[in-house]
Amino acid sequence: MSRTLAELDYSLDEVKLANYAKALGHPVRIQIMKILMNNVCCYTGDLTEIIPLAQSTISQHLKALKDAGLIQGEIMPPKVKYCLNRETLPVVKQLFREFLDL
Amino acid sequence: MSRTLAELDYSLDEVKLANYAKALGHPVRIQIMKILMNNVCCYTGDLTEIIPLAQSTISQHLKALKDAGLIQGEIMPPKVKYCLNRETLPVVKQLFREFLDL
DNA sequence: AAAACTCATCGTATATTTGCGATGAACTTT
DNA sequence: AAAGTTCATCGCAAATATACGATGAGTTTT
Repeated sequence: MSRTLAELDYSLDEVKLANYAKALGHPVRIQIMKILMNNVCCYTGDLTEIIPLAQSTISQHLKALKDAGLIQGEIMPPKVKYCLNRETLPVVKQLFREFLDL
Repeated sequence: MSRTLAELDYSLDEVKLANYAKALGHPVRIQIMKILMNNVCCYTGDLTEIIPLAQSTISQHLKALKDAGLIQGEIMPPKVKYCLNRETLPVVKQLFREFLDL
């Protein structure tokens, strides 16, 4: 049952970590994450006032972060409230901590 | 001299962090980094034996990591020895540590 | 000098990312 | 019911990323 590295290709954790890193691989998404880390939550409209990009573009970045599992959105009519994903965040932290030996 | 967030766009650190994250945003590059973190250094040829991709593709990923400042290559004829970039690594760690509050 | 070895780079094809404006869905207010 | 608000999604264009084989540069070995 032993497996060589060559057969492993990449482990699940490597794929997970790469996906999180990829989602963080854009300055706007880093900025959004920072805002959410400070303010706990915010609305899409708050971000469109802060970030000088089209609303549709910001929405796309939010979707990227959400698809990656980093944030979550909650509909609060007429707005949408975004928060950090409290379930996955510990996993994200742990993966980076392990990887970077922090 | 006060600046609003809107004028700031993104800070230098945000761009830096995003660039590092982007470079880590592929499973193969995570794998390469892990290998270098364990073995200290390795040759391109070692990687082509482990990773089931064309040599040119691996060379491209190495270039991406090098351009991002994560690794460095040293010519050791007839091979090229790659190591982690010991100068930037502490910066990388610090940026992630701060960002993720680790 | 020739052959062999290691690796980067080029050219190419395909896929993904990034940005925008326009539109539409869902809800609230008038 | 009509108008307004907030936001996601669509369609598009341009840029970037990913993978490959082929080629070439630089060394070493024969």
